[in-house]
Amino acid sequence: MLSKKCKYAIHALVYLADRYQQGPVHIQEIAEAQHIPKKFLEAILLELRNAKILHSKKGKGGGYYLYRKPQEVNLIEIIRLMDGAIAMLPCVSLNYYEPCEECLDEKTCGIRFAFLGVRDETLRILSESTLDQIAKQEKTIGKR
Amino acid sequence: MLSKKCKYAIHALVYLADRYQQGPVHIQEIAEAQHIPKKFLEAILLELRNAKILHSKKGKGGGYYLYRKPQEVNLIEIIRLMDGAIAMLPCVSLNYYEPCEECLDEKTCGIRFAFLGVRDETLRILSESTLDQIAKQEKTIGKR
DNA sequence: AATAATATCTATAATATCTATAGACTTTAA
DNA sequence: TTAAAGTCTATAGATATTATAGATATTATT
Repeated sequence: MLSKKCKYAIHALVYLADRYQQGPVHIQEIAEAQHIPKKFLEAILLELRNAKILHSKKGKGGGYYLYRKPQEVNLIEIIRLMDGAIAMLPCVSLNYYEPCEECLDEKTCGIRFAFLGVRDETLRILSESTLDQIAKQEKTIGKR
Repeated sequence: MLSKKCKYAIHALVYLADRYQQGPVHIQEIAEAQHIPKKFLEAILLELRNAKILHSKKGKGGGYYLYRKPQEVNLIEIIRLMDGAIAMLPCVSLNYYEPCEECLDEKTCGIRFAFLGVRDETLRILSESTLDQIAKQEKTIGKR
């Protein structure tokens, strides 16, 4: 399961994708609109800023805004940043690989294969899911 | 990521699948062979027994053994039992559904779709992965 | 009947992680 | 100069995970 932190991040980013190129949005507004504890959101946005997904402007009239185009930020990147590995086993993770402590021998471990498949499919699906695509989807559904 | 508990469960079950219909295997042996803390393993096996995946025989000469055929126990069932939901979001889970607290309105939430896809693919792949299949795979690899 | 080997049950300790909050500080526009 | 923002450091509280201890019940064997 995704952590709350990660879900908050996704919601905040989709919110900012909706306001792309409309100037900085301040934390308070995002927090209220998305029902996210403000102080928690602060830490999250800061992390997204350090990862060059967001930019910020300090001082009066300041706030956060997307650094990249909404179609260039996908769920994979957000999840990795907030929660770490996508894979269900460390020995099968691309970005957070670690040998499985529980595995006696990775080479002959029959468990990994299924999880390799899951990882690949997950990457495929979530990397196609961008902020742009999510935001558009919400608008389409809203109209039905 | 799967919990250690879940990984221990999978390893123990694959071990028992290898010994299918060869009489009870005692906890101590599984713990040593798979490097699992014995007391922790006790709790895990008990849970698997309550879920009718394992059976046990008490007293001298007792131990644990598979209750069902190795081809009738898949990874989905084990993961659900040990770690809960397969899905990455509660609002997209079949067995552990809960409305997303973070979602303002599930009907118009554009985030769910991608995770629905991930859930379906994960279920598909992991339900095809049975103890029998894993054990066979290990033997095949071992021979190479 | 006694003994030893085993699973079962209850409790709890030790860690780790997640979620949330407080408060002082810095920057900027007006 | 002031008010409105983000930034930084610290920490509290809650929850979940991992591991262990010890007493009890059951069974095969002698």
